[in-house]
Amino acid sequence: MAITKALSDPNRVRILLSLRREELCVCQITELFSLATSTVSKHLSILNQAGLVNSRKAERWVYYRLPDKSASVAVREALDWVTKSLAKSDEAAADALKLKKVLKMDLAEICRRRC
Amino acid sequence: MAITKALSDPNRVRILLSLRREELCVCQITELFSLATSTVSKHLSILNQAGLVNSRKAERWVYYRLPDKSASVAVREALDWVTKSLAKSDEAAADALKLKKVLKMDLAEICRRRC
DNA sequence: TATTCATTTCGTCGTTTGGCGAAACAATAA
DNA sequence: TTATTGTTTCGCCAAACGACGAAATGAATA
Repeated sequence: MAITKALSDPNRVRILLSLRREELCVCQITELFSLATSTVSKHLSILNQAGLVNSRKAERWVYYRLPDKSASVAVREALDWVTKSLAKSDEAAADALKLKKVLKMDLAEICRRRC
Repeated sequence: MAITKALSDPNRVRILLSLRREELCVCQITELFSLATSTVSKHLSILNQAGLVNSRKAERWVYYRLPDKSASVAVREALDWVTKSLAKSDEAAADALKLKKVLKMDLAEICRRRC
C-alpha cells in the first residue's frame, strides 16, 4: 500500500502535479511550496519508495521526475489517475502559476536565498 | 483529497475489495475483519464521505455497496485502479476466502454472537 | 408506547505523521 | 586536502489517526 499512503498527503500530490511538465530539483520544489528543505526531501523519499518519482544527480543538484514507461502498471495508472482527477483544482492552478516564476529563477540563486 | 485520504488506510482498501461482488452490512464486515463495530462504522463513514461507497437501510441492517455509474469520474477511476492494482495480494485472497464463510452465516446470528 | 437491537457518535489512549532546525553526508570547487 | 554547498538523516514537537468501549441514536417490533 506504499502508493496509496504516498498519495494521502496533499503536499505530495502537489509535488507530483508540479513534475508533470519537467523535472525539478529539491530546492526548486522547496521554493515552490515554501516548505523546509528537510520536509521536501522527506516527501520525495516517500514518493520515491512508492515508485512514483525517479531521481538523478547532476552537477550540484538532485533532480526528481515522474517515472517513465518502465514503471509498474500500478504506478503508471495511479499517476494517470492523479493527473486526470486532481489537476483541475484551484490550488493546482495556483501552483502552476508559481512554478512558472520559479522556473525563471536561477537555480544557484534559489539555493543561496534559502540558506 | 478525500479520495486519496480514504484510500490510505489498508483496512479501508480491504473493505472496498470485499464489496466488489455483493453488498455487505456493517456486522458482516465487522465479522470479516475482526474489528470493533465502531471502528468499521468509522471507516465506512470515511469511505462514504469520499463517495467510494453508498448505503441503504433494509430491515434492521445498513448495507454498504460500491457506487453505481452515477458516481463521479474521479471515484469510478479510483475504484477501477484499486480493484485492478490491489486485488491480487495474498491478503486480498485470504479476505475473499473468509468472506465466503461469512456469507454462509445467518445475519442475525452474526450480530447476536458479536453482542 | 415501550422495547429491542444494529449502527453511529463520543471520549480516550497509544501510534503515526508532517513539520522544523541541527547535524551528517556527499560531491564539487578551491 | 580543505572548504563549500545541496541534500539527506536525525531528533523533537504538535496534530492527526486508528483502535476500542460506552453511551446515544433511531428504526422496527412487541
